[in-house]
Amino acid sequence: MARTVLDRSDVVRALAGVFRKRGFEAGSLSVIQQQTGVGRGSLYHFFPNGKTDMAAAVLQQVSDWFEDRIFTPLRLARNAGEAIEAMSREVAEYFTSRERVCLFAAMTLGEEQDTFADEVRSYFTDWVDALAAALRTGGLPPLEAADRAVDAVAAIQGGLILARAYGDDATFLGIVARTEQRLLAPTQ
Amino acid sequence: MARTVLDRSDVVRALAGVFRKRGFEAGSLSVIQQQTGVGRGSLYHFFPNGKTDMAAAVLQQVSDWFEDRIFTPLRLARNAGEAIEAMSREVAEYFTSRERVCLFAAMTLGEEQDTFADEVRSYFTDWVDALAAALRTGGLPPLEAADRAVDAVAAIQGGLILARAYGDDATFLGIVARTEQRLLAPTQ
DNA sequence: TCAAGTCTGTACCGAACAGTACAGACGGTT
DNA sequence: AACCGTCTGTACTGTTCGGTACAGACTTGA
Repeated sequence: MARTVLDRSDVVRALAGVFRKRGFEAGSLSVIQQQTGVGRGSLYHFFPNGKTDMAAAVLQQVSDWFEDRIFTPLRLARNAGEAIEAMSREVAEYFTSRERVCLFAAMTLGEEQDTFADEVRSYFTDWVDALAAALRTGGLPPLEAADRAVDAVAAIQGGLILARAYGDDATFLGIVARTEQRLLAPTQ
Repeated sequence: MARTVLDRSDVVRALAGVFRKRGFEAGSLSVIQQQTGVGRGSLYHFFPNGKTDMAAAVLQQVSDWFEDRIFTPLRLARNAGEAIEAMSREVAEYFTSRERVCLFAAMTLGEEQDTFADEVRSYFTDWVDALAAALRTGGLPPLEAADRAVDAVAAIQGGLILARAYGDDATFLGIVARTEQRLLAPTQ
């Protein structure tokens, strides 16, 4: 019977796609099965605890990506300006190529809220803290850096909502660009 | 059998609460029934087309509230500064007393995305346009006004995400306050 | 060649789902 | 007091859900 053999990370990637399009609740096993070609058997082989495991794996993968491509570079930045420009570039490309959906933001709604509350909080605090660190490296006083970092992450997340509402990337890209400008602006 | 008699707007209010807490998909009829005390019979009496009607009614009520309390005042403002301060105040109070959830933003996720795409787009464009109008009244050039309006709405919506992620209102209130400052700042 | 372990398709389970049918209860009108 | 339209509780439908069981197919190593 067994035909196509996949490894776990392929399945996680496919799951992420389904969850972005349909949401965690509505991403039913039948939909996953027909959308990804991965059967029930394989799914429960890779994720013995079912949908909770699947959600956890997807979030972990997203978290790893951001840690690697966004947070760590920001923390280790020697040139704050370049690091922030890089963040804008990476974030814009990441979300425009992924249905304009941040799965961690989606996790702040509905019932699943409680299940992954810690992971969600960590994702956002890590982002804000890493960005604030880069801003301090760039010479901003700590409180100003913290405020700007929070505002920037909020602007990006809100930009994703507007992008989905408008069905267009331009608004989101404009928001990201202006957010970058505000981050790089000198203290007044 | 009939015991408690409710009118439609009571039911809509109760529905909004359930949808904010659980989401549209997960807000099942059984949950609605036991959470609101409204039985299946009444529900399908008020909303013959089931959950779609319920969602539409809830969104309409939210839309009416914003039109009345936020959009119209912004459009008719003679003193832009006061209108924007009023918006901040109203928005902060509205969302902090409603689970920090914007139902229109929630509608940009999952399957329901398509069903109410027009209503969602209108909500956000109305908000952005009304705010931009107030900013023009305050003396900002049209393009600058438009950019600031988009950025402000995005910041507020992103602020709600952070508020839910952190489980605290302070971050959201800080974002709203700084957003107001940026809206009121003179052109540079 | 063959045994062990890994992976996959399918049939199945009870539970929960949205929606329907309908009888009975209530409030207003006459 | 009788009536009618509005409202409500309950029993029921077919469907879909997440999850389980398990046999068969494939890979691997000896």
